Amino acid sequence: MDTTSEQERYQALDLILELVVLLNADMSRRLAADQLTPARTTVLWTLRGRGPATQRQLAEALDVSARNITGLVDGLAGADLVSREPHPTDRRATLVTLTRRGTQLVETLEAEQREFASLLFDDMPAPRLHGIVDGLADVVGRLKAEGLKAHE
Amino acid sequence: MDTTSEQERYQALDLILELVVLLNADMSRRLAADQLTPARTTVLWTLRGRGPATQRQLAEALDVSARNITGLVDGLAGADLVSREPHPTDRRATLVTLTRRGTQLVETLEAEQREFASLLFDDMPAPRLHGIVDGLADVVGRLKAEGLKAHE
DNA sequence: TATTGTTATACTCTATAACTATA
DNA sequence: TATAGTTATAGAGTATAACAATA
Repeated sequence: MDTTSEQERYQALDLILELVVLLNADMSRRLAADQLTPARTTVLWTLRGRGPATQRQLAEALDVSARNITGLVDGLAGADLVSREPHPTDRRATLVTLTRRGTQLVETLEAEQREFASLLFDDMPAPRLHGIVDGLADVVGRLKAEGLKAHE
Repeated sequence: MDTTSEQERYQALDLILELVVLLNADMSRRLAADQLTPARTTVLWTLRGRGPATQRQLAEALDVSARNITGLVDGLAGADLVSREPHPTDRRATLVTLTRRGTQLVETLEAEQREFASLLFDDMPAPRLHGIVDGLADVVGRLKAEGLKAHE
């Protein structure tokens, strides 16, 4: 049998949407324990990936307004997770930088994410894991192609 | 080769998280075109699934405060998508009910979701789709088991 | 007394527009 | 003149606490 049924396709999307809901709930719960929100965590994650950034660069990276970044950085700075450093050549700009506490927290989050991956997949048979990785990579590719079309 | 590597497990989780981001963006964009938000849409979806409900029941279904439901129903009623009907036996309660417009909108959304499933999966080889469905069902099961543990 | 929903209050995330300081 | 970030303002989603009407 090499054809997919409408029902099967709908079931696949349903599973994905259910997964979205469950993961959002799970992540929000974990983050709240560290007094973090998803939006602020995204800022920390971005800084970890690319190093210090101007607020303008963060706004573009998160696809969010400059005003919004001001608020997110205010919150993170208030928790001593990032600091606003002067930009070396442009006195209008600030370089948002992870503090030591921020760096430590991000490293903890990353470790927890690896633990979480272990929890979900550790005793999963290899063929099944391969099925997920191959299939989802395909779906993500299709979604991105769609997204590009939608932006035209 | 029948063992999974740490790297492969981390990659699987990464793909899932990327999917979450992409789907959230995609859905929000589609809903915004109909002047809808994710939270309000969840109310509509719940009413479609189980028929008229009291606000208290909606609060439990969405796992959200009663106050929050008041606001969501206010917004939906303002758009003529739901109405507050008197409860037949309890004069304290209201029965939130889909209007004709609300019913039509939910049906449209469901049709669009089916189209979306086609778009993602139509020309995907059957084994790959099976891999996704089996793998994700497994992951969802593990997540739910975790969630239950976390609530203890 | 307990429950349903609302008002009061507050915080986060989000947006646009006007403004300041610099380029 | 254009750009970086802030202040002003507004709306959605979320919460807790106090309150009114009803059970």
